Amino acid sequence: MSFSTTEENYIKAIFHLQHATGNVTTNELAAKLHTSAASVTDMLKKLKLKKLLSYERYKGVRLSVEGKKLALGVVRKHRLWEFFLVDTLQFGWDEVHEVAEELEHISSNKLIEKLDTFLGNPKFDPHGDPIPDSQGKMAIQSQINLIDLALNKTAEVTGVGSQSTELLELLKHKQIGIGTKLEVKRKFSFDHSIEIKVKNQNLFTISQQLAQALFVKLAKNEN
Amino acid sequence: MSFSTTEENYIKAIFHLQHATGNVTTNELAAKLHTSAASVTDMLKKLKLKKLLSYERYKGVRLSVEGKKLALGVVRKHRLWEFFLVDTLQFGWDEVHEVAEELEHISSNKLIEKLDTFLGNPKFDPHGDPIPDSQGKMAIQSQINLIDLALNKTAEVTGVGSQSTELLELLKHKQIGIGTKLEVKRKFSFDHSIEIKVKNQNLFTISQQLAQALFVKLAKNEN
DNA sequence: TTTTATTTTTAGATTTGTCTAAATTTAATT
DNA sequence: AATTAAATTTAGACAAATCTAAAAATAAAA
Repeated sequence: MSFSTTEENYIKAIFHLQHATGNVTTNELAAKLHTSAASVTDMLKKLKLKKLLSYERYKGVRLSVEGKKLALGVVRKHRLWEFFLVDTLQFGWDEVHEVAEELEHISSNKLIEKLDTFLGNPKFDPHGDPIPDSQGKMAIQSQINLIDLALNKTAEVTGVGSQSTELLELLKHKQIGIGTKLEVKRKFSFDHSIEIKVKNQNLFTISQQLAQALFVKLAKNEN
Repeated sequence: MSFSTTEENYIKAIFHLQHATGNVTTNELAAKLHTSAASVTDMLKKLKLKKLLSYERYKGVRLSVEGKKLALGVVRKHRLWEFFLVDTLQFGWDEVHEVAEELEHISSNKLIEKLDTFLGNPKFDPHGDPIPDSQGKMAIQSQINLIDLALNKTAEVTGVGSQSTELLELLKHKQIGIGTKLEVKRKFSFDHSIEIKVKNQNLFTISQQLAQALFVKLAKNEN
């Protein structure tokens, strides 16, 4: 079964609003989608018929298993395309969202699997959000993006944004790998580069792109 | 001004049907777009209002300067995406058309310019069709694709399908460049590889992919 | 627990792109 | 030139997604 761009956007919006408990309300959805409550009601009736969600009038809405699967598929596409735009095409990470909103509705599954492979099966997008795999599973985010690490807190590298050979080459050269302990000493707002201290190495700066490709967790005594 | 996917598809279809002289007829368009003649008439009236074409009832249709510009933009996107799918994501060149039909309607201009740069400003798509540049200009195709060169005709390499480092690396290794004279000695239908003879080299075979990335013109006495 | 306010749904219209069937125009034949 | 055939356009309707305004249900306040 296939779905329209509009239907996919509704399902995605519900997914993002559906925090743990409670149903998503009509008004919340209308606000998120910049449309009227009446339009939302109409669409919810339609999506209920397609078994993507459970909905009773005046009671709000909740995704079904099917609906969640569809939502994760769209989120996967969105985040993979964002990664592609930043990593491969050199977009700034702050200018990719709009474009990814369009690209996420391209239907070919083969395309998205080949893109995933080409990118090196990245686990996190350029904003640090986890990318669902083809089964809809996402890495858990106890880790934070190095770019968000506070100054002078010792942290340990726990993951990299992708498996691309280019990234691995650079990490090897900088002598950074999983388990490396480091601290951020300065942040430069001009280009968002950061100065870090790695044990047994002198202070050095790394680019925004590299920092965003690194995920860390705080050392135990730093929390 | 921006246009719907449907509008872009009509303009593109007219562009492809509009061979030199004569106007494109309603029925031709209906056949090409797998729709009814009545629907075509409706849409032509709308596109005329948007000044994308000149149209008089019963007289057929012809793109305006504006319309041609739009068509070339869509064709550019289509062929760049095809190139990307084959060259970067390793799709077979026979399975990319459908996907490119969707991708060509992604609106971001910045995306397409960055994609063009990333791909090395290719001049021809994987089928050998010329890719319009950002001004709408296309390389002239006095050249033909090596894969279409007849047996035992001497020809000279005039262009390559892209500027990608991978292709250039391979060409260097095979000692093939612009100006190289060669003849095709055999064609193998199993994998569409071809056996060629280059001056001062032994016979050797090259893959379909490589042959498709090479454009040649016949030597003067061979025409 | 009534009354009031808020949220949500229904009713009826609108736009885009499509359709079928009937009417009209152009082209082809006798 | 008159008639038949083919191509094209009009008329009227439909599905998807949206809207505004009015009605109904729920939640909050007096």
